Amino acid sequence: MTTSEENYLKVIYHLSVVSPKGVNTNAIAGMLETKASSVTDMLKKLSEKDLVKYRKYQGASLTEKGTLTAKMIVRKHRLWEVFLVDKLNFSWDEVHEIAEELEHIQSEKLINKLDAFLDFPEFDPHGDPIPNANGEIKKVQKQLLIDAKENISYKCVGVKDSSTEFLQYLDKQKIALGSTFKIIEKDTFDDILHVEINGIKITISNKIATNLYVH
Amino acid sequence: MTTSEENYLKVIYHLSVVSPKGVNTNAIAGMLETKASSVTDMLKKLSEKDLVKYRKYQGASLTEKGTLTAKMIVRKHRLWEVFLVDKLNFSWDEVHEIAEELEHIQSEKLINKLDAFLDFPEFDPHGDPIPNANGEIKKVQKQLLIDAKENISYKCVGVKDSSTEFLQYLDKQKIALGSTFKIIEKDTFDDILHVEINGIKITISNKIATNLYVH
DNA sequence: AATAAATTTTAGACAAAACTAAAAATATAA
DNA sequence: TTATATTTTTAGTTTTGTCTAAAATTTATT
Repeated sequence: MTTSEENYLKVIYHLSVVSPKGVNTNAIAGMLETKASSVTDMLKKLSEKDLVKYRKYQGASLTEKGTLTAKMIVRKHRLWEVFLVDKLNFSWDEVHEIAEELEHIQSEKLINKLDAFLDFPEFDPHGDPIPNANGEIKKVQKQLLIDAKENISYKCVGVKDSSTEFLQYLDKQKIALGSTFKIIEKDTFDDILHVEINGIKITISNKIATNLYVH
Repeated sequence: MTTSEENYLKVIYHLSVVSPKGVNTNAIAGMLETKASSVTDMLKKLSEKDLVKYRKYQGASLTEKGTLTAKMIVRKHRLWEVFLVDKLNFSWDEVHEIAEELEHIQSEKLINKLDAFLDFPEFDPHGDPIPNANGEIKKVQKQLLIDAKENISYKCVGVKDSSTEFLQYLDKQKIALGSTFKIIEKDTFDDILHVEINGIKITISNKIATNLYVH
């Protein structure tokens, strides 16, 4: 399995959440910053290997084998992110790129030993669930802050956008996983929310509230 | 810098210890399990990049830039080996292959944080020195057990051969870095040594003794 | 020193993964 | 329901790193 093939599987896996019927060639190309023609070539190849179900012009979806392979890549990515943050003291906005490389290291024994060393974490530093060695993923109830009710206490359990810029903004606002949220008032005209974060009242934009998961 | 380029630099670096005047094309090909013609191609490429000094038919040597690059790859390889053994409880015969992959992860920050996490180790699990962030290598006095004197106490400080088979043999004989050695008698006719390891008398072959460093 | 043997380089080809441009199929709109 | 726009595929090319086979160079031998 090449790094390129793995990257395609991972992207199809992530896009399948919103397009379970079949992921568009262009969507894959966009995520991988490549051209549609390159994607078509690779889909044929992955289809040959029984990792992807592909019918011309109809988009792609993962086979069972492809799904498990993709989950193992996601597992590796997220475990390495935990390692980088918990053990090497990286901040949560720095780890994605490095984990993009580490996720392609090929040793099942390594990843299972890493898992044990990290004490079998269930979530990565951005709140995303880590598949276990069998590919099982712990489902957790969560909703976007924007959809939360007023005057009820929530806890921040994840981010939807995990770009460097967004994560650094959250750091600046002292918002982290585990922070307590309470919506004081939603200003529907202004597209602004008045919230209490860890007991401190601040104002945040709708944009922020649509990218924070709470529970 | 591609993985392939890095592997060539690393091999030239290691071979330069015995052939400082210039490493043979065939020697490089042998180490990388490739063909001489492929090596020639790559030497031209690395020469273009000012990493290798290359004159047709005259072999290759590293430039200053190439040497530093190679040392950083060796640094990464050996630090990851320490991580695998000390933190993930791999045995010393399992780590080389995995480190061959990990050494190509491209982040200086990562490797320096890993170095700190491991408490700035000076030697890898096979007793080989780890270049520091500036490429400086701690020189340590050592000699092969075969060249050691009789009735003097030595400590095992490294292995010359670090193949799985040899390392597993050492495990079976309860020989590890730090073990105490004393040669009782060299049987020159028999090519056998009578030694005391950690206080226990055993007999070992010359082959073993030419692959163990002591001090 | 001439010849044989070994090593190294060149020339040309191939596979993987990307690209461009054109053709084909599908989706959208008048 | 045509016509138009968009998406996807095909065909052919490029780049990287490899290969084989042949030519060139160096080393070894008589």
